[in-house]
Amino acid sequence: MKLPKKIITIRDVAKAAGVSISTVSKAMNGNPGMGEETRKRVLKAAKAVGFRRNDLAHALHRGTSKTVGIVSSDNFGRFTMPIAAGLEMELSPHQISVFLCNATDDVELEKRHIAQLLAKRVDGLVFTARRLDKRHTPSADELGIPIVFAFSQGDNAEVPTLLPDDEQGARLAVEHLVSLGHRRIAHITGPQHFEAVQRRSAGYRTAITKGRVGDYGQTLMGRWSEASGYDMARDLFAAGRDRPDAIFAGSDQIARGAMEYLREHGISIPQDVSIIGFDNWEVMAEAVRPKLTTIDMNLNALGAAAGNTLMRLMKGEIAKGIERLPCSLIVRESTRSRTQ
Amino acid sequence: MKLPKKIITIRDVAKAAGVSISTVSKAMNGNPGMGEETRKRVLKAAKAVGFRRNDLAHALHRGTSKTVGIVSSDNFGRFTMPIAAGLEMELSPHQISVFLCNATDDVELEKRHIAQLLAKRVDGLVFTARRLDKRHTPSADELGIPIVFAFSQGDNAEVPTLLPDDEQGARLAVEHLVSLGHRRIAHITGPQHFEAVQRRSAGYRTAITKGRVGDYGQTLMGRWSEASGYDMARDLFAAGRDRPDAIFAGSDQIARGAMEYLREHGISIPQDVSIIGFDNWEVMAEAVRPKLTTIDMNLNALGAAAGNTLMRLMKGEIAKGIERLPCSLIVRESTRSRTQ
DNA sequence: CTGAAAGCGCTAACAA
DNA sequence: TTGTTAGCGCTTTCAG
Repeated sequence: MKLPKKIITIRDVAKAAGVSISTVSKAMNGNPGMGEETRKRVLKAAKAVGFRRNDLAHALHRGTSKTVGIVSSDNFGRFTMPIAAGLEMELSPHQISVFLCNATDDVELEKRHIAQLLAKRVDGLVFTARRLDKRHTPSADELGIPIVFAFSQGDNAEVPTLLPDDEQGARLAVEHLVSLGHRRIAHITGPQHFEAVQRRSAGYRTAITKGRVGDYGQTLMGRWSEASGYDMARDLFAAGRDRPDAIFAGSDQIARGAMEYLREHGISIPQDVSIIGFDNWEVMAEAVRPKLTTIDMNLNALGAAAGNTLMRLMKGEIAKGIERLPCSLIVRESTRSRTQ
Repeated sequence: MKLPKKIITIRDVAKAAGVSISTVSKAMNGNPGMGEETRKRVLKAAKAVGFRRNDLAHALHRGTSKTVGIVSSDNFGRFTMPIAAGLEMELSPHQISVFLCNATDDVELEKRHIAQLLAKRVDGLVFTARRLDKRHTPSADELGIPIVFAFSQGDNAEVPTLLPDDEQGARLAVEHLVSLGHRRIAHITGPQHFEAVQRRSAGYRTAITKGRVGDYGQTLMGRWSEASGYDMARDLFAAGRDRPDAIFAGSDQIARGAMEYLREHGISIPQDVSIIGFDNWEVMAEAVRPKLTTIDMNLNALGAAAGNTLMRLMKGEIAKGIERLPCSLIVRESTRSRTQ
């Protein structure tokens, strides 16, 4: 049973259709300048014998393999997934496939992986979800193929980079809160050294100002964890005065931690205080009660955009620099119009 | 700046080393029967001119592309990623790369994707995380290349299939509880029609029996959600009598829901009741307080095993049927020896 | 409009 | 031990 299935070549089609090899090739590629009838016949013959072009041979000749690689360094975690899926979704209609490539923070390993992809003649590379430690990333020139960054940055400002618009997302969150009538909006978030933290914080401040919500404003920075969210909520409320009437959390996890604190202390959501998260990590946001209103970074779209940019690059168009993609607001149950 | 980087062929190396093309080829492939000195020279020349073999040409000739595809239908969700990562980790040392391929439950799309992979001449395919609706999956014979299932099953019992050993995992959980001195262990889990639910439930019963823990035993089936876990915990405890002293939950989410109920009702974990989950979804298990003891399905290892099986298949060895890989116990803080 | 022939970059007999 | 040659399956001038 292990007989290697006979592989059908263009030659077989030619024989079946009674034409030459080159004619078949033309027919397959929709090449103009040939009898409509012949083409039909060839196509039918091809179908009949079950021909499927060998992309390897095709690529060898054309010099383009219709494949790209996505290299991540976080073991394909929560953020990489939707990006990879979006990338694949964008590219696959164009017959281009994506190679998975994970280099767990090991620079040497990453180099080897990239070499492997290069040997496979990928037409492009997207780097994603890498630590922000600015490790050196080979440039498109060194590599000889276009590259793009998605959801992470390299040390080279020239390379096209797709990032979520954290600031806009934060504004969205706060504007939502403001529109609901909240006036004392606090912000609890992750560690300061994250660029996302800074941008979201900036967006928060902008929206507070623009909303003419007075001068109340507090940004607490902690860690990206529920425990930290809990602690920050304590800091916010334990004082007893100057309490917020709404919280904008820098992540859904932080929001969840805060919600826990509030519940433990008899502060009800959204009656007493509204809370909004960031990430729209569905399994988290849908699981809490009340369900969490939050900001979605549209990572799927970001992956797709990366694919799109890569394709443009591959066509020879130029693109460079950072592009920020809008976040969206997902309203659930944890925010409500301020009563009274 | 967009000049297509000159591509270095074996020819260039030959010229540089002053030997023939075939000699270079031999040298590169570690082919025996050639002067050690010549080989050195060739290798050095290759490095010098920056040669990297074109795997496409190589594959075209050899008939094997050193690539495999992984096709999932769940948009690369939480379970797929560790599997994909494990697969890649296992394969990449052998120079084989993995194509990502997502077919969101659309059968036609899936067909097209597979055709695309076939055209790229992948050497094998792994199917993962597909709905259990037994949709037809093409056989290895139809495809002409080996396939394996990982974390999901096809409609063909012959194809090699890697699954976590749910039953053993459940036993592990219950044995842990028993060894801690618990005697009234309840099981709350997902919908009955999941095979995993049935197997875990069976493992639960076996362990209860083996543990000589008396005839206490309750299995409640609900949904895979926190809300459902909460409800089932209520059903368990609201009765007022016949309460369990430990809970084995079918998923970490369910466990978390149950913990919520217990906490709300002043039942403390692990002092009053121990609770153990299933999945070791770290971000979930580590986030709750107390941190959740749980069962890990070792999905990474499962992905690696799938890669291994595939490689054996590709070598012509035969393998078939279901193989179940052991789960492991991750002890955290939600289980404790029964005091008294 | 169709076919013959020359490769894409590499490997594997076969000669030398 | 090394070089020559004939392809892998496909595309693309260039003649016919």
